[in-house]
Amino acid sequence: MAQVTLSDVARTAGVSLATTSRVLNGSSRVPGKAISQRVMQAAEKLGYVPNASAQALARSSSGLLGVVIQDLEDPYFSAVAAGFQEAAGGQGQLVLMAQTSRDADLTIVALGGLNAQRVDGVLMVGSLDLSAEQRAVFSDQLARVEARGGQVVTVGQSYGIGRTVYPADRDGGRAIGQAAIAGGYQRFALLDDVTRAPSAVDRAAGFAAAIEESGGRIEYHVPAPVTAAGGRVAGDALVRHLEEHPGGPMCFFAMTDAVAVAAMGRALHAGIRVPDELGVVGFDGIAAGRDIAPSLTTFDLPLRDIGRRAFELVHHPEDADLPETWEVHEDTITIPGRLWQGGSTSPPPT
Amino acid sequence: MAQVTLSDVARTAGVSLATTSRVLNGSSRVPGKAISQRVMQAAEKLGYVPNASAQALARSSSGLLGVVIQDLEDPYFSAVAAGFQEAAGGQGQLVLMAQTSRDADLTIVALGGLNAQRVDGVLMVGSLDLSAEQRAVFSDQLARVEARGGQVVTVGQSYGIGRTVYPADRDGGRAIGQAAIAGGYQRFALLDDVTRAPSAVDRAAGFAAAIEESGGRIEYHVPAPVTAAGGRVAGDALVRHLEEHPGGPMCFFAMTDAVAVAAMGRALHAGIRVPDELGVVGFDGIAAGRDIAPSLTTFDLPLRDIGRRAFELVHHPEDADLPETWEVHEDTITIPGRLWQGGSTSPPPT
DNA sequence: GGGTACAGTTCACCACGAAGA
DNA sequence: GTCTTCGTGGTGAACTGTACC
Repeated sequence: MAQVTLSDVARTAGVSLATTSRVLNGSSRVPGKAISQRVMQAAEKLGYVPNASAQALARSSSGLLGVVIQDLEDPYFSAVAAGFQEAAGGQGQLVLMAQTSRDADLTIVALGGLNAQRVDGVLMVGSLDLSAEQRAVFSDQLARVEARGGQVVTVGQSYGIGRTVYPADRDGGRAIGQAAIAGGYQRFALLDDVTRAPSAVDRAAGFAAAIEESGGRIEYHVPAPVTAAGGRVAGDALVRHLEEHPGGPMCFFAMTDAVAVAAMGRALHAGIRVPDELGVVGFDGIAAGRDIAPSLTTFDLPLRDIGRRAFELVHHPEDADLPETWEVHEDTITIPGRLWQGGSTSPPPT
Repeated sequence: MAQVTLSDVARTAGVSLATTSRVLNGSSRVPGKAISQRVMQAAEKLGYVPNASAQALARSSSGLLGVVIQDLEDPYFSAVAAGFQEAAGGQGQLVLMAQTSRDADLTIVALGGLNAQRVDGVLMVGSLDLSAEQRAVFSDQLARVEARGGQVVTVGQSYGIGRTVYPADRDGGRAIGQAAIAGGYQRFALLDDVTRAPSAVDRAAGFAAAIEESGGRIEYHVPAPVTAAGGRVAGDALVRHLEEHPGGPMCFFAMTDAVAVAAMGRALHAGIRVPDELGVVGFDGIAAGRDIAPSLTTFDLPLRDIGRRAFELVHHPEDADLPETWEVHEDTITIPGRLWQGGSTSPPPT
């Protein structure tokens, strides 16, 4: 059974193509009531569904939005993606989503695909350590979107194109560090992100600054990737480290909640007491961090809301309304977070 | 700057449109070496990117795959989606993803959108309690995909179209129930899914059967939706119930891990000892269930792998290779899981 | 309300010269 | 040497809608 086309409907309704198009696909000109009726009935009867590709070609606009994230299974990305999808679904907007597995080449392929689809806008989430050439290719691909009149929004890293949403990585890292110190910890460990993702680098810098300001020292850099799997590796490494270097409670900054949850789990399973022997702090504020026991001390970001607002920014930037607390400065939007004191670190003295 | 079209490339290279098309978009006929060179150089120089909409129109195939899930933030869906995306990305396939928030009307809109895009296949994940009309509309939308020659795969619920992948819901529920009994529990609670999602109903039925066979009785049906938020509600309700009805350890089957993690968290935070006072069992085998402490007893499903295989099933069903343990019976594929004994329930006596 | 020129590709078909019979 | 076959590249008609006149 061949697809039903607009001309089929036109023929059945006994009117012209033009009129049929006007009736069925919201034109400014709406034909007479009687004719509209007839057309709609014919469409209904035949089961007409407009061909989005043909519409895209004729309108030279695809009506599609693109989202590029690194890993859907990571709660950080899935929360942002869920917010975006939620907002998009409310507007009947379809989303082309690409997962890159933190691989620059896959990202480039994905962006190329989105450009081939002539998406009307792109949201790109996550940061990546890139060579100069890779950065240039990213920028070039994003520039194409913009050249076409599409909106570009990136979260966590800027490519010089469109607007960039920055979680307060550095400040958050600092807040986390101060909380750790307030909790009485004097020994510190930090995830050493082997992939050198820029936002992780910033978080680490903020944390390290806070520690150093207070005269403390990062005793152990735990080499592991910023993923849940990396968190397990880090957790095991921490357990060994604590065994080999006894001497009071240590606080570990895991860089992200996903890492923190996994690392803390390994430590707990190894019999280490949290927060007494090991304090654990994360970053992001994923839902699971609140649900587990002890709950995770973290720097809480409105992840799902970031996704929702990002949709507005991509879809109709002119009347996107952002919370007042989001600092807009030219093409940069800084998102505040707030420290969330959980049970995974000793509380500050009251 | 207008988009570069194939004719621009053709003109620059001094050859015809057809030849250009043959060179740039993998046709069976490959032109001579010299000409190919020239065309590719021209395309490169002009920065040509094929217009996917035009290609879709001409080929009458969009090259797009659709995925419909309920909630990206739920680890069950995000794991399956991640697997699908992972496989798709490896083939350079772009995925249209729609999130329905467990709403039948949104689902219908999403399926309509995917049909308008003329997707080459659809994966639909999750089950929903539907009225007869809604079911009919779902089936109709999926039938259109199939009529077009596209593949339809549904996970967790069948609409009579395409192939359906069933996690072993009933058997899993039974296994979970038996594990609870083996752990020595004699009081049982069960999430009472207010949304009546079919797969939750099956899980509950399996669990209840196991309990009844052993002469036990479900003492408390905790009314809450099958979401993390529902898990928190359920956790609080359980805490109250245990306070009001003391009398030995109780085991709670949460229907999904997402619910279990949240419910267990509330109980632990309320000071209830797990597994001594309250045992908690989930279903699905999400990664977080292993990371938390105590780890979650659950019925482990290969979620990410389900997503990966689903991609094959949707993309090239003829040579999709499925694990031998997956039982294929006509259009139904049953996926075995296995009990994973965690610390959230008392272990069976050795 | 109706004709019709696009939008950017693909594809079936055609013409042409070279090679083999 | 004429006739068929083959490998090439080109022509024009789809494909399905939109929007201008």
